[in-house]
Amino acid sequence: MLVLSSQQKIWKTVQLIPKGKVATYGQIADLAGLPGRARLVGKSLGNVPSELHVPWYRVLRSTGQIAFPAGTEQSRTQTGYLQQEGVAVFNNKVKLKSFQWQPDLGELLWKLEF
DNA sequence: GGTGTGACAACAA
DNA sequence: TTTGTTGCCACAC
Repeated sequence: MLVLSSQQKIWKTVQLIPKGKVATYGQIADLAGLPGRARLVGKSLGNVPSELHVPWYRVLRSTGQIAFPAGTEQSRTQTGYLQQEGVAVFNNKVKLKSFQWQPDLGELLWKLEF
C-alpha cells in the first residue's frame, strides 16, 4: 500500500486536473481523501517544490474566484496561465459552471493508488 | 502539548 | 452582491 503524506496526496491530485479545466480547494481535498480539509490544500500548495510541476494555478475558491487579491503579481500570473489554457478569467474570477473539472471513473480508479 | 494560523467553505445579514 | 462570522483541522512554533 502506497503511503503518502496529506501534502503528497494533494499534489498528486492537483496534477490530475486536465489542462483547460479548474478545480476548487474543497474539491481537491475531497478527491485527495481529505474531506473538509480545503485549508490544508491551500497551505500545501504554498509548499510545493517547483520540480514537481504542480499546476497550482488550476485551483480556485469554491466561488470560482482566484485565491489571491486582484492586482497582485500572483493573481496576474495565475490568470495568465489559465487564459493560456483557454480558461476565461473575468475580474479575478472564473465561471465554474463552464470550466470546473468533472472527474470521471478513470481518475477515480487512479485515485485508488493511494 | 497549548496556541495561533491559513492560497477555504458555508451561512447570516 | 459584498462583508463578516464561524467551523474546520493539520501544521509550525
